[in-house]
Amino acid sequence: MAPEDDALAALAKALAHPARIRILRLLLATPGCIGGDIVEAVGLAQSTVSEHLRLLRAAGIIRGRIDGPRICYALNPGALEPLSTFLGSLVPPERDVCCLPGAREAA
Amino acid sequence: MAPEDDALAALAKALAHPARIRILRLLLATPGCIGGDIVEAVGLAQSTVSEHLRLLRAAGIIRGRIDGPRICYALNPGALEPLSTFLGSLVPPERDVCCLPGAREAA
DNA sequence: CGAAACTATCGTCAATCGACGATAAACGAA
DNA sequence: TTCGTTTATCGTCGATTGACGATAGTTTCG
Repeated sequence: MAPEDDALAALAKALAHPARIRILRLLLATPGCIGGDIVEAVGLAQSTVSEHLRLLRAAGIIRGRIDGPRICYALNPGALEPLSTFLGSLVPPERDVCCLPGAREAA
Repeated sequence: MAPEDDALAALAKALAHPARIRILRLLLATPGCIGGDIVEAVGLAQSTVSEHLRLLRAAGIIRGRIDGPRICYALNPGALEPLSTFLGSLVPPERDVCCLPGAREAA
């Protein structure tokens, strides 16, 4: 069992909860960072949200920076890249639909 | 909490175990289908492997077709597409690295 | 130095997961 | 039909997860 299997599984595990998906969506939609607004957005207890944030942070998916009295959370793009690549190798026996519509090589 | 969050979390949950990642890798590397060879490849008890296969099947990630006395498992590309898309929206502030090297639009 | 606000940690509890052996079910071959 | 092979299901057990309230740190402001 390759160690990369464990790494991919760990990444997937960090995503394997609706609340954590929700949090990532929030961070994605938020230009800067957010702190305690996450709690009311997900509708769970503060301690529970803190635990979800801890898991995401432990997986390297988000990063927390101390910003005054609160903590500023932000996405850490690249942490999910191995998993994204793996999924990419699984799903796209699709043909030439690449990148986003409109994206194209530098003419 | 959007229901799509639950759907994505369910897909991630199906991937959140090294043995299941291993199984998907095996299916990816296997041209046709495989049945009981999976058991010895992952090195767990037959009942345990069967349970992992059941979870993957329940998530729609693999499909099992009865092939004589054995069962032929194969990847179900497209089932993971929502998760792949979501991850794609998270990771790639990358530039113009698209598709695989060598892949290019039909001339 | 307090007081207030925000976050992390602790302790607890029910629920789920992962693993196994044992057993049952389905199918082809003899 | 009977046997052997292959897969699924059952029952059990320990470990982990997810949730909460309560509590302890930090940092800013008064």
